[in-house]
Amino acid sequence: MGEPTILHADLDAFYASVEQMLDPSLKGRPVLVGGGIVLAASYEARAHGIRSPMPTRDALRLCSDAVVVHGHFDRYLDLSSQVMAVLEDASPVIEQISIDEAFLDVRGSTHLLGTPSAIARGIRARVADEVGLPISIGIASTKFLAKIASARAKPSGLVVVQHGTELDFLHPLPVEAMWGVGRVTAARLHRFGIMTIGDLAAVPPGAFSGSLGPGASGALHALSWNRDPRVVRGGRRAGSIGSQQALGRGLTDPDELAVVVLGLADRIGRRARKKGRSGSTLTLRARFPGPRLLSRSHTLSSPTSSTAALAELGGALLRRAIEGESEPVTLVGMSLSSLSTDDYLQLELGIDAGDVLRAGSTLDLKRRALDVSVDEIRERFGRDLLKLGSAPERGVTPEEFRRLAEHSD
DNA sequence: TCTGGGGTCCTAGGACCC
DNA sequence: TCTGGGGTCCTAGGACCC
Repeated sequence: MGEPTILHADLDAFYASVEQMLDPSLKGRPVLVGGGIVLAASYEARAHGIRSPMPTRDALRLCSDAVVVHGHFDRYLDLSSQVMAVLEDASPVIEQISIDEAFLDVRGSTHLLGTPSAIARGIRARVADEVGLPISIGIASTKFLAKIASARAKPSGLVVVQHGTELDFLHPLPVEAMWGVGRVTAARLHRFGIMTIGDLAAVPPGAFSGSLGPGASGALHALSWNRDPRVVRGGRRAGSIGSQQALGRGLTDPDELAVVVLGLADRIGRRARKKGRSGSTLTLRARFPGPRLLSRSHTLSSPTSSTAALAELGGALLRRAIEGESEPVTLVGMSLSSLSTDDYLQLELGIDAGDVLRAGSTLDLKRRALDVSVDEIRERFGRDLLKLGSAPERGVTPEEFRRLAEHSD
């Protein structure tokens, strides 16, 4: 049967490790990355009980000689891509799930690169040598178990859960170790005396339908037996683009809030245009003291990435959110979802081009360089061609394109 | 308990269509 | 006109993850 083939690779204390690499004088010292709160703590800092997210003030009380650094976020993104490139050499079936971790299925790579654990050792060595960062890897038969295994491998280790030993590994662990069990769910399970994953496995699947809902109850029970049908999915793209801003003690003035919304619309619009994507649903979230959370959303008839359009819609959602509110807003967030690619715009622009692809990509580069939104282009090129936009994922043949282009005249 | 900013996924009700 | 059931989309809220 051989070894299981699902790998979960997770960089150790990523932000803090990068800071220690960039500034060697920080090596071996407790490092905190963050401002008001700790975004990441080095292992030296964790030894003092410091965890993320914890207010920096409290962290310094636990360890007064910790070094606080503000993040170098551009470098984090850059180094993350370097690590992902190393992972891609090990298998094309790779699913990045955050800036510092990814799943791989190496089933198709073993004939070239050796056993999964040999592949994992190779990855760890390359990431250490070529990027300079420590990474931990878990190997198991499911994504769920590989993720738990990599957590047990930290710092800088490798854990393989061999076939047949899965439940011995899993059942003694606390329910909090499960991916998907947070504070609320753990507290609910504890009330029933469920402390370990083994405890959960011992009760019937629907036992907690009442408190967790039938879906979650059944899913957690299945996971407690390591039944996880999810496969490693390559080529996934983000489903939403969002931004939020905390407002300290809060704002009540609608004009001041409108400025915050404009700032969020600008950030989201820019990022969407840079990625060549547009979205049709905008969701605004507001937080009030308590804390009380509230959301308002609206779906447009066609996707947009225009700052002006997002700001206008965001403003309307904000007005609906604070209608009749007397308390200050302590946080505003907006997120653009139902994303489509802007490929169809490349076609719209390639009006007289025989080679749609080539012309399209040239024009799209121009569009991105100018930071022009989909809507602005739409205005310039008229509405009819936009009918292509109703099927943005579909792609269009040169013949279809020519017909539509003629029709638009 | 709150402190941040970026996400994913699930549920449930209502509208609407066939 | 009412009766039924199934499916999809939209909106709002909540839990969770890094």
